Amino acid sequence: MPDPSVPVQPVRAKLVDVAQAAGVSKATVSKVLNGRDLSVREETRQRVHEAARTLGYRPHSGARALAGASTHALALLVPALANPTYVTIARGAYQRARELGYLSLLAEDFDGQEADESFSELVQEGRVDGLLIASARPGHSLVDTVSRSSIPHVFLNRSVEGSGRNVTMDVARSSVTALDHLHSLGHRAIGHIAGPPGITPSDARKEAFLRHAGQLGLHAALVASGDFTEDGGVSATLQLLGAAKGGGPPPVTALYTSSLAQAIGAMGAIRSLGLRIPEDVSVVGNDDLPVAGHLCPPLTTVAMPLYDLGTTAVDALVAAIRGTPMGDIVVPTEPRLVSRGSTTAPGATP
Amino acid sequence: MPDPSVPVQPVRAKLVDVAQAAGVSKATVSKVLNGRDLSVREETRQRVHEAARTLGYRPHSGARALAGASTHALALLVPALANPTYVTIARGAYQRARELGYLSLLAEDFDGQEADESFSELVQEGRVDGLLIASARPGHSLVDTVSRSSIPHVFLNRSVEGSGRNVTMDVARSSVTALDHLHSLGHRAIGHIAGPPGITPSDARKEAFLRHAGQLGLHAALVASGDFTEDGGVSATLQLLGAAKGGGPPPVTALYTSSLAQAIGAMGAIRSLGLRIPEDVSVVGNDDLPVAGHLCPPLTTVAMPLYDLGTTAVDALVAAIRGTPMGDIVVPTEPRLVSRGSTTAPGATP
DNA sequence: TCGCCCAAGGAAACCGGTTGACTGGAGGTG
DNA sequence: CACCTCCAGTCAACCGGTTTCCTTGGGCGA
Repeated sequence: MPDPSVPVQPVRAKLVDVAQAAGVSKATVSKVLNGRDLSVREETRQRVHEAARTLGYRPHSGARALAGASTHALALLVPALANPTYVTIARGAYQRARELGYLSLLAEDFDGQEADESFSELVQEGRVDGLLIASARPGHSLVDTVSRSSIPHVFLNRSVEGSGRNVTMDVARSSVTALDHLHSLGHRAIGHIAGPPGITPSDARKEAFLRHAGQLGLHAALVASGDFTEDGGVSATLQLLGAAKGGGPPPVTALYTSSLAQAIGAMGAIRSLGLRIPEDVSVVGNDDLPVAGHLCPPLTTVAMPLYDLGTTAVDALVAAIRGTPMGDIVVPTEPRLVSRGSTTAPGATP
Repeated sequence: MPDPSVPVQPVRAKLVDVAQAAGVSKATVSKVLNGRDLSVREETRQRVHEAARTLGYRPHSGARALAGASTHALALLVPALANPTYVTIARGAYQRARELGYLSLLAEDFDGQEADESFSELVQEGRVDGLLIASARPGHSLVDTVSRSSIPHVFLNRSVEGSGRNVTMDVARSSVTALDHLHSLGHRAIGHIAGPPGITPSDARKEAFLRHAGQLGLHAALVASGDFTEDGGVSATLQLLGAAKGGGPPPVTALYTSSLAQAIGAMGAIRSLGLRIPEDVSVVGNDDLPVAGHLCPPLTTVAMPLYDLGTTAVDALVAAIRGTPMGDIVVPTEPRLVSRGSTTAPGATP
């Protein structure tokens, strides 16, 4: 039981309280605190800020939203929270939003209409000022809904062509980085495990892989698709290396995967075929998260600027909310190769 | 460019619009839609619902909150989103909240005061009706703030003694389950890698480990602490197995870790000492997430009801918001052993 | 027939901000 | 000296719901 001598509810200070304390009107306080009106004397401004501070004033978000101002909240929709990649993006977005004075809501797209609906509701209910959409797919009804509405929004990681609202990473570059690494080690037959077809980063990575493989003049450049999960990596790997079952040499000496989870699945599958990593097959994954360094062997990855993607997208969205017209943006941070034990020269001995 | 013949803004229907369409007053609509007033004829009730549906009416959350009603939103504070354990809990909470008509905000505690502040702000700003706190630590200022306030809240996974608001899992049972498994395989010297001291589930798991080890009459039951991360697992493992460096047999033949990440770190560390898994050292981790099955070797784990923890906590919180007094709750789902390749009899040959 | 009560629903006061129209007075101008 | 301008703020209407009383009409008992 709390001490009754202490006020249980420190009675939230309201705008009118601040006004009274500073000896001005509500209107003036509102203007000062929102930095909106320049025709207020410096001294008055000070008094208002002082009063607000000592009273611990916090504007009531509902009242604000109601009065037609902004809610100071954004919403981020990601395809799957189980995927640490999206979580990293979300963390970047969350942090940057905070820095800009926005609250960010995180929602997961459960592949059903549900998330779509609930996401639209956030807007309808006037809970948020803008949307960050990381799960756009062609035909996703949300994309339609949102583009014919006037609510500020940004597509994140997955792009909607012609929207002029895409914030992406240089995924093509990640394929080049991975291929260059493997090529310089001497690999000439390389396989790529792509993500599900139809998803922007997945397709872009695959195309860049094939293009650059051509430029390098590889003997073989095979591709198989799978979900971004461990299981997706397993099945795609078995597809690519299936021929090896007969005991012959694997058709490729290295694999480059589209996600970290796929790489983990791939490593298991490679071993289940009786092959060694990296002596028989080298593996490069995408997205450098802590777990990569603790696998057996430690996984070589291409580190993508996931966190930066989140921050950049929020910057763009907030700019859009404030009225600046935006265009497509590519996060400037370049993919970076993190070399570990899962890659070596083909045919190397342990 | 959107088709101009389609209204760009489908002009949100307001309460008054619904009232007009149904031929009643705002008051009546409000009562009907909130199921609050019984003195409305069934026929009128129908008309109101009908009108609301055809107009696609969505109440403005800000207006609602302002008028003194609830915001229909909860907030969940977790220690680290990078930890998939908490993400799983969050997903459960999110889903259940949705089912109950609540929106749930997810926030990460960055160990600084920041999250604390921003979490309190959520309340001050009238954005949420209740709090789910999964990062309570002794001395955490939020615990203080929140207990002397009158806002409904629940402590989740980590308990605050005497609060009568704790929702936890049977972590003691998880230690027993793991120990029984290892004991039945023949292990008599077992090590435990605990989480950071001072955190409820970490301490509880450790105590239960020592207690049950005593009951089983083990020759050795060693404990080392580390963060819930991979690195935490590495350092704790080196501490426990350090003696093995001399070439002698390891002081324990099995390790039981407090988190999945620790187990991954432990496996790497065991290998770096030149020991084999599971022949030299068996490993059991906590929390069964997809990645566990794809490690090398696949990891035996104790599956904890993380998702259920999230749903149960939301149930409890919503009940509290609605005025039902609550007490401490333990999620009824029992920890379950998932046996994989990382455990075998001690001294087994490959 | 009168009076009373209750069911069904309406009028209006709020909730706490924001915003554009408006005002009192100081200073400049012809 | 009358008039205009501009500065520094104030007034009051609104945003879209919720909730507290209040009205109204009809049924029923005496």
